[in-house]
Amino acid sequence: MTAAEPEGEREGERGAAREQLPALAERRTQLLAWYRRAHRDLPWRRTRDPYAIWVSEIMLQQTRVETVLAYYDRFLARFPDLFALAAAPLDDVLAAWSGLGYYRRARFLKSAAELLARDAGGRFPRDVAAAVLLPGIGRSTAGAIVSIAYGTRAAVLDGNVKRVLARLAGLAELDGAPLEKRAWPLAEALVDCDAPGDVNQSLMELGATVCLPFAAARCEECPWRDGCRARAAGTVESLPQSRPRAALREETWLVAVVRRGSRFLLRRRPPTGLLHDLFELPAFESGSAAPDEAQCRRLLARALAAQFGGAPQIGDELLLHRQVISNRRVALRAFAVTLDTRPRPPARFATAAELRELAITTATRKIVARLRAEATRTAALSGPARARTSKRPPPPAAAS
DNA sequence: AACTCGGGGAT
DNA sequence: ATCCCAGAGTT
Repeated sequence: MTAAEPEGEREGERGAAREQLPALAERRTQLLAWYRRAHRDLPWRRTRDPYAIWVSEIMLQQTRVETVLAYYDRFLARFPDLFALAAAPLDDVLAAWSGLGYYRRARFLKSAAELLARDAGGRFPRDVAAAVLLPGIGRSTAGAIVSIAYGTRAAVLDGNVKRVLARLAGLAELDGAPLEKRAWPLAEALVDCDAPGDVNQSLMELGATVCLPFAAARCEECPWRDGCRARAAGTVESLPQSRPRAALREETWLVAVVRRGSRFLLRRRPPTGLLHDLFELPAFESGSAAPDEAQCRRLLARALAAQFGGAPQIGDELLLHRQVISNRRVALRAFAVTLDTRPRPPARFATAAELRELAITTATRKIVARLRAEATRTAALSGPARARTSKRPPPPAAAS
């Protein structure tokens, strides 16, 4: 379902929604009363600034509140308004986003800020139809921003709201287009009032804190416990009906740890595909799920030679880091490497301080942290004044 | 309609 | 291990 749907049709569906949900106004009142009593105090609920609310909604896409809390204030301090974001270098924006994931969100956010700064006097649109034209803003996010920031009557249908409405109305359709076709009209009917922003936030808050997935639902605390069709039918745990997801691909990435003093060599990832343009410890997909160690050394040497030239020397295997990245389960095998060439920009040796201020991948952040911890432990064991004497380093640490 | 795109926390 | 999260864009 798209935002371009004819208004007449949508109005008709909303009428049907009213029949499905009798006493809609009373339900809304119960919901808002619960929200005023039970809602969490979140930083983006302390502002009416459309830009700040926009930033929060983008960060919150597919991302939990607790995760966003660690980024939101810092991001706004660094990019306090739309013009600051529009004028900032993309690398700075990505650095502030580093660790949040779905980096396309940050690129879209900045590019939309540039658009609005140039063509709209820096003002975020007040209606859904204009907001959805901006990159990174779909129907749900558009509804959230304009309803919360301006009080525009626009609905939200994110994962939380979908679950709440599917249970409330007993919608058994498979998650995806079929369920959304039923749920959007309900969401639209509920925000057709004088407090659409609060209604939307109430629905999201209810889904995030009470109407939780599966058996985690806390129905006793729900303001809608008496009218909920799923609760009456005993189907709370099975709604919404989620569709099976694709299996994770298994991959092995070979990681080069090139040190210069306390600094680590970083390269910029290729300009397309996963984590594109972010900085990382040079990592190369092995093309095989479980290569043996000799294959790893050959592959890594060849990849490094192609990237940096010369004849890279592959030393000890230092650690194994496991991480799920997007739709892959990745085993990152890190090797100590010596290069006989001088890496050229944008590859660079980065200090600990620089690592904190660069747009680096989470895998790199975690691997560097483990290597530093290892170095600290080794130094403490052997003493500051003594050179390392053991010829044989400890075997690779177990997966984290 | 299926796939891409990150990372983390709860269960 | 599995699920899913204040989803959107591309194919």
